[in-house]
Amino acid sequence: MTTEKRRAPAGAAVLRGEITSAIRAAVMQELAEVGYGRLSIEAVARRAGVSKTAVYRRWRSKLDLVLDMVSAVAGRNLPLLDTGSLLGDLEILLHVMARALRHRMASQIIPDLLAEAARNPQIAEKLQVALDDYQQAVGRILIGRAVERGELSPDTDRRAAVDLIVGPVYWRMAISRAPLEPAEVPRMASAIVAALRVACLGPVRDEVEV
Amino acid sequence: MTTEKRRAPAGAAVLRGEITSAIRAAVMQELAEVGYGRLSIEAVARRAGVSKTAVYRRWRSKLDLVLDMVSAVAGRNLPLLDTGSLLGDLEILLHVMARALRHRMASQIIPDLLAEAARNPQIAEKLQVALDDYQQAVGRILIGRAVERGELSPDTDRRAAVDLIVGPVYWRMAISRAPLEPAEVPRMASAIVAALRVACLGPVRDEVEV
DNA sequence: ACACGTCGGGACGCAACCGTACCGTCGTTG
DNA sequence: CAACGACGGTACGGTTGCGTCCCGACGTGT
Repeated sequence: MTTEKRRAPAGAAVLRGEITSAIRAAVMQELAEVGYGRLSIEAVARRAGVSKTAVYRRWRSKLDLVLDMVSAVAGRNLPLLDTGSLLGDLEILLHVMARALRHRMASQIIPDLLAEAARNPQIAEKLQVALDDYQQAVGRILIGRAVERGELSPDTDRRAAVDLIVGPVYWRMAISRAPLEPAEVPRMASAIVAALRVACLGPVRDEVEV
Repeated sequence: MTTEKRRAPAGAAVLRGEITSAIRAAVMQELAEVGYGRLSIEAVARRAGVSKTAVYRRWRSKLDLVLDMVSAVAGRNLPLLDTGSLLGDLEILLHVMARALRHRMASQIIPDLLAEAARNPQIAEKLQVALDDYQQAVGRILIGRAVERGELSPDTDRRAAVDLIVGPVYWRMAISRAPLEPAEVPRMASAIVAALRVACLGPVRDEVEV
């Protein structure tokens, strides 16, 4: 048996990181320009100035490639400082979201992948996880703190609260595609605070009459 | 010159409406399943049980086809009865939106086309018009009535108000893809009313200091 | 009853992309 | 210093869709 032990890959026989990142960048750009549906490996390789084989060596398929990108980007958790009040925290979050969605990259790729997720189970799962993480983070941090401070009732429905917080900004920037001036943020934040106070009435209890 | 006068098309020489609507239906289904990016005329014709030529005779290209569909669907204006209060009107609107977005057709096609609009000027324009109509209708009807009733300040920023109203439902159903129970609507509605009252403080006046 | 003219359907050439197989290159390891 | 082994690039067959052309079918108006 010559199955002794295979020497570890070395020399030129190792993936070149520069090429990998060139491909990653190309994918993002291509994703923004044509979307997942029309994304082609050929175009990615062309744009990255790299051979198709280089791509296939790293990812088995288009799906693999995109799933990997999603994990990478979605991994980062948002750092939200504690300003001492729900209103302040909210303003920060809105600014962060608005800032992110102002970039063409985000405002094009995110809606596209979300739409694709509606019909691709693999992407849906990956994205759902990332989205849930995000929402839970917002819920835990913003709402959690507010509850601790006594600004909101402990009964506050996290999911409904997150909808009220995130929905308006996303709609404005990603759907309506109208700019959200930084000057508008405080007003929107205070409006949301008012909404959350009312939503504090707790979860709906229609079928909990036992 | 034999350019006397051309007889109007007659007999079998006229578009058959049944086929036209079969194509329309096929486009909607195809759009829901694979999205605009991967929509192919061939698949549409196949699904409609019709020849490709039948499609090309009616629409010059894939873009034409979809633009036409958008106009047709977006044309209908939403009938919102006047319940006598902002809260009541809001509940109706939320129910209507939730009902619409519960259908797979809407919840898949709308986000897909919106994403596509981000990179296709033609679709963007058509969709923007439809969206603006929708938002203005919501603004005019809901907010307008509330202002007349004295429930909201006349200074209320329509755009911001619409964001607060429509954002949460859309986020919940089209992005987060979690069901919105009818029982939750009243609570969400009252939360939004609270938000609108605060937003009533009027448009941001930072640069209007003349 | 006839002729008109457009209809639907199938076939064609063209272009893009997929995924794979092969080939010469190159740097590390023994 | 020599050989190993995975690298990047080119070339290939197969598939799919686009847009067009030609054909026989068909129903109305003269």
